[in-house]
Amino acid sequence: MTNHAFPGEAGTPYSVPTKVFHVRDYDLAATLTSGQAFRWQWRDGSWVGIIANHWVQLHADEFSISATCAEPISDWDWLTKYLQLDLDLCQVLMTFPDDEPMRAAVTACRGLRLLRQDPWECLASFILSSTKQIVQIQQIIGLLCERFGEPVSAGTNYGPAYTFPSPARLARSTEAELRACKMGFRAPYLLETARLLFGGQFDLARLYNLPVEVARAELMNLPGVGRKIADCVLLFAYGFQSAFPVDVWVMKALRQLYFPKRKVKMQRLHRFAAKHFGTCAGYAQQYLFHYMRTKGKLETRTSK
DNA sequence: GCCCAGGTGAAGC
DNA sequence: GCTTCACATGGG
Repeated sequence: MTNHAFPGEAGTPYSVPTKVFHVRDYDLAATLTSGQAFRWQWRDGSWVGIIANHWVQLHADEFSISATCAEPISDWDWLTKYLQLDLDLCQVLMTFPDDEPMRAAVTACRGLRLLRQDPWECLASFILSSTKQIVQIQQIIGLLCERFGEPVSAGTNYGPAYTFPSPARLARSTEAELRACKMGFRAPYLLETARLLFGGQFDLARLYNLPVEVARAELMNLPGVGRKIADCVLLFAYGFQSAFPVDVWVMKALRQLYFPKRKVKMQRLHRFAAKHFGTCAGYAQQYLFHYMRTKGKLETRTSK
């Protein structure tokens, strides 16, 4: 469905609340639940979320994703970019190493994609992610948005919806208010980072044009941001394809699949990842992560 | 009760 | 330099 000029309004894009995108090899459910983004909810056969200040409902079938917003939209570039709809997944998969673990991961996770998120929301979300399960991260972020986000209009019969709170809004919150969102010891990290951004001492927009190593080092200057969280932001928000976040699941995957029965330290895993997984190492990482998290369930389901 | 979760920073060797 | 520990909170 392409944009048509509205009769009588030549040159004006035709604003509609719904648009259909033709896709192939796009597993929307896997993508939205694979621990990259934490605000998507499954409701009545669709995925509902908020991207910037757009409430959006996504419905996927085998060859398309249809998007419905609460208000008419003339320019859908924000969604195309967020979902990375122009990416040719085959080109990415071709860069993966041809070994048994990656073949298994690609087979198990066909259609898994990387999103391209807003750097601030991604950074704040992953500051809140440390030693938390994904469901709990979702809960914390849900509370944070309810209490500090701006309301946006949602579809009828859906509850109130909120933006992700700005650095400015969080900068004038208190640690106690943030702790009340169940984020525990992460509260001072988030508060201090929000204040650094709001005060202009740190500029997230500047990182786009930096070499990945420099951008990583910059992010790691922020409180509560170490190598792993920095790599998540580099990969999920800035699109640095070489960023390779190593969390407990990926560490388990690398040790089990590539270094069985050997004690391997983190630094060695990073060096191995950097040379083994190719130019889209971050993408490969997401396949390993999702594969490790889902294969147990698949095995128990199929063995019954 | 126990161990674990998309870790980090500080203290101790 | 490297290893160990505290840090909140909830799920299994």
